[in-house]
Amino acid sequence: MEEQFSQVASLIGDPVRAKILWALMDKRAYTATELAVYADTTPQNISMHLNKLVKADLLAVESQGRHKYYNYSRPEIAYAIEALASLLPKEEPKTAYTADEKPIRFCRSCYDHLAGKVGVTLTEALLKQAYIIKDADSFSVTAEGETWFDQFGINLEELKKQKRYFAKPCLDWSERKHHLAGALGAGLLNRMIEDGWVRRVNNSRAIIVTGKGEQRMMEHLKISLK
Amino acid sequence: MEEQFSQVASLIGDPVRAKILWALMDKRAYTATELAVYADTTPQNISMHLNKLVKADLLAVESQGRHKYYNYSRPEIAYAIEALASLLPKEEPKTAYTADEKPIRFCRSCYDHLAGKVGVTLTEALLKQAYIIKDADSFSVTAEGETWFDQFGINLEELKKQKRYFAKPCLDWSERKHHLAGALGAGLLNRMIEDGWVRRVNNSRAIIVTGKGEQRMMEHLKISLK
DNA sequence: TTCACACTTAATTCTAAAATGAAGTATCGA
DNA sequence: TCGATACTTCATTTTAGAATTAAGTGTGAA
Repeated sequence: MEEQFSQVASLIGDPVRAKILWALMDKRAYTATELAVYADTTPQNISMHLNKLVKADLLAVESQGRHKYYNYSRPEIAYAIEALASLLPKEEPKTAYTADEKPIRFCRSCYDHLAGKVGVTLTEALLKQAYIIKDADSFSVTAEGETWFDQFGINLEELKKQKRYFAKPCLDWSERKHHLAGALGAGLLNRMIEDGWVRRVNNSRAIIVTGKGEQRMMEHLKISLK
Repeated sequence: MEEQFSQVASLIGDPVRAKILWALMDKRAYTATELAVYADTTPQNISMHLNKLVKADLLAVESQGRHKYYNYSRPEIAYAIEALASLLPKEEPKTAYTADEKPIRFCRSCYDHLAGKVGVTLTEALLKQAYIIKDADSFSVTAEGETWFDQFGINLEELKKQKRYFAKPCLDWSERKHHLAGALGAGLLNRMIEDGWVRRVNNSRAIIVTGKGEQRMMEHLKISLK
């Protein structure tokens, strides 16, 4: 028992791994390379450390193409890190915990669904309104959700027929949080473009939210984009 | 910041130090030698580790003659240890956390005041009834306490004149918790012997509680010795 | 299909810090 | 006052595991 306890603690205690765990405190996922830069070490080294953390079930990985996004594997990890941090000889709080909020990131479309700040916020709103719920590895639509999507002009039956994931959580590269991908995500984006909520910027992947869109999001989902 | 975080974590992460911190989870103080035995290492080594923990303000020391008793320096330490323990891959709880309660330890007098199980229980009861309160480094008697001690036949003014600490917290070697020492502790023991609450066993240091004593303790201080 | 990129793996080197050995010092009990 | 005990200090050795070197593999874009 103390054996395992000691193992977990020493796992956290290495300087590089401590930095990794510290960086992840902001609840966003980071790639191996980013963490290497942050911890000021080489890719090989960070790879080794990340592996140890994953094996010990302190971190979870999510592969996205040639990237790997790392995150806490479960909420207890964050609690433990905070408990440890509370032991630090406390100095002036200074600017700590002030402006975590970065300038609003651009709204981009990830392949064909809606990602970026807007995509994440939208997904969180859908979850909050209980129109969708997140299971282990996918989203599913609730009864209320079915009504809502229907009203919005989205045919769920149609989408389900498509040869692709229906509603898959996708990790956004700028927000580092999950957003709605798969057929449902794409359908939502299409419908929003059709209805003039958002607009593509001159053929690029970038997306901007229209005034109407902002208004409607507030009406339908109580979303304020600030 | 991460620097300090890493330092604290690696401090906890060493196998020997992890064992020390683990042992202290039961909220009792241990001596260096005991911890050395527990952690299966040498006195020199445990001394080195204990020093590191004290310097980092994770542990506090209390010297008692040639012994040194170690304990967490503040409650946050216990929280952090528990938070870390909660990360362990959980196996069967088995017999863990079952019978922490050891067979009742013998009631001994520590120099001339009352120590052991009874001394600690008594002190805790006095605190609970708010007859005494514990400050930084000593006990002091409250207004209600003055009345109570007076009724019990203890002259506080008399005791205060003595050339010794009036009411000092003393760490008991078997219970590993603080109990009342100094003039007040001695006075209390004397009065209890006089009044037949407790009796010395054939000139040894051992003390036994009489039937009358048990009854009176319940009456006066709501103490049940089990 | 080819290159660059993101990340891995394995073998080797390096190093911080844990353990040991050989002195101490302070306290208690006889 | 004289051990025995509890703990410390310092100089030296040992070692676990972090970092490095030198290959890889798999993915995406041109």
